[in-house]
Amino acid sequence: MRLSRYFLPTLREDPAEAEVVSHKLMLRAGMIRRLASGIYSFLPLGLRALRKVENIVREEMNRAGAQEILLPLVQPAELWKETGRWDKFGKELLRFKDRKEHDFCLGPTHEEVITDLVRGEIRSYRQLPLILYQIATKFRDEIRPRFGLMRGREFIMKDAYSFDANEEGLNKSYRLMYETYERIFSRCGLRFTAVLADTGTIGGEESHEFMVLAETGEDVIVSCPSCGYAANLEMAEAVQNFSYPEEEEKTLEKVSTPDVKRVEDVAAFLGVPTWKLVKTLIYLVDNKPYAILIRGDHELNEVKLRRALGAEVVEMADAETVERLTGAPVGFAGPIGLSGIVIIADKAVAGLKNFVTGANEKDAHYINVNSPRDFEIDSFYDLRNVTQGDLCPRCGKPLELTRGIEVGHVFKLGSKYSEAMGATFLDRDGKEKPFVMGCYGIGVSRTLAAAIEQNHDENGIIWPLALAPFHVALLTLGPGDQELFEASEKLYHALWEKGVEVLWDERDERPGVKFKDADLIGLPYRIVLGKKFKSEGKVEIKPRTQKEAFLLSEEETINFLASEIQRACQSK
RNA sequence: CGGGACGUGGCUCAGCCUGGUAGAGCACUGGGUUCGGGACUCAGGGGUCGCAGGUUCAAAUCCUGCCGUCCCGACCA
Repeated sequence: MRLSRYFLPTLREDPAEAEVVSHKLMLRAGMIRRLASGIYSFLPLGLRALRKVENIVREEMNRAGAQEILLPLVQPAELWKETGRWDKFGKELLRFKDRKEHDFCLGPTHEEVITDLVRGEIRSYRQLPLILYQIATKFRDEIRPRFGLMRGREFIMKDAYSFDANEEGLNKSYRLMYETYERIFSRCGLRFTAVLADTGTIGGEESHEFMVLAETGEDVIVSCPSCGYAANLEMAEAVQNFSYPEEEEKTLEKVSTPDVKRVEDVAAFLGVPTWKLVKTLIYLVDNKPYAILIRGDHELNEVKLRRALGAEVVEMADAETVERLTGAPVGFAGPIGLSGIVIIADKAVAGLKNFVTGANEKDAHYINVNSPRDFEIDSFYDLRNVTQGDLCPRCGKPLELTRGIEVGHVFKLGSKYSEAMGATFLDRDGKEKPFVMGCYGIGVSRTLAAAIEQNHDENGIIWPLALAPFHVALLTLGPGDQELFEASEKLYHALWEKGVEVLWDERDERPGVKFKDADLIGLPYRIVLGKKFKSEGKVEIKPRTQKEAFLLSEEETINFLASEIQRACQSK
């Protein structure tokens, strides 16, 4: 492609609308433009990069024996009512009516549609296993879209669904997809890790998330360098047993704490460490009130809470509810004297002596609180977030916390959807059974953003070869120089013939402009025809990852680039 | 949905507090010089200041409402 004819509007300055680096760079490099919040157009360069990801995904899915299909974005409400998700999914599901006043939605995911398709066509265990996938647009009316393609409302996703006759088959399909995902993200040139994950609203039994490691990631990954254990924050078990020093139980005492509410403030005011405070959080768990006790220096994880209680919905009680249940404004809740409310606690609270709690009274706390002497705890669960210094649940060595971007997610669904929708097949024993399903997603557009989050410097993007929209930027300096232009044109065609994708900057621009744009766009190799070519007949080559350039003849340049690209991009 | 910020040529922003002729840089068009890290110069084109009300002799500026965008929290590929 000739840059002078290419629709590539690069920006000198950071656009005001972008905050994170991938978003800024994609806008500046002319890859995307915003149409509405969380909704983006892809420009030629952005689309080329997107297609690179898609093609790797497609090749590896096909290799695994999955078959590509394309399902509708617009879906009738009836299907969603069959599984009960029409009511459960909430506002993320964008709903509307057609001209006949029938309810429809834009597909945020496709379990219903795929299950409907398969139940009509697959009748026998002999047709299993079956894995189908698509690469298509999804729409989720996110509460807060942000960070450009990282959390858009409309986005490109690869979603796959496996159908098996039994658990054993599902385990095999799951394993196959897991391994396929490892191949996909490796081929993309990304540093990633797979972690144990919660199954969330899609539901199911087992689940892993694939996380691209990046400082700017929204998710926290807990991993053990010693044994390889890795989980996200919702799943990582906080197993540490705290052995608190033996202490006499002192006399319970109410103290005045005027206007002191926050944990740090209370601790400072009373002169005790934050871990000797116990927070009392009032939650509505499936609309039943719970008081949850957690150490002052720990954080409650709502997903853990939901899982521990086997609940559907957990939400923090609002200020009025807290006041009604505890008789005190927010900030002074405590377990002593509460009635009509279940009291549970995080495991780390067990064995804690002479701690501090709210007194259910404005401007007052209790000190020297002890359980069960002063109140009873119904039960203990793992409810807190793992923190730096916690120990691995498998091997007991210290855990590490890092950040990541979730780019893929694999689930074992079991028969949740097939049962709800009556999707059955006839098994070998002559009995009707529901399909045992798995579902496997990759955020394709998000993967692109994650790749940039992980690979950039202060000058712009640094594309991994496999994802680069073009492999090479060819800069011709010296405008109007016929010799340089003709040599460039020859080289340009020769490279394309060898399968090297070249973006040729033959614009009538000064060298500085070309260098800046080349760095910004971040193609893996930059080759320059300028002074050195005029004097020595050599082409200057600089990998985007390196500071220094080197010189090669035209022929060497072609061979070098062709072999580099073949090495990095061919499906292994 | 709660909390915060913002909306002025294509882009980044100033002007608003203290009402009175709409500005700068970049980008764009034409001319000249320049050409290995975002050149210089001359001449130009382009904005009903997000929208709608209100206050005022007069509103980008003050007030009210709405819309849009971004950031922080609960959701997720």
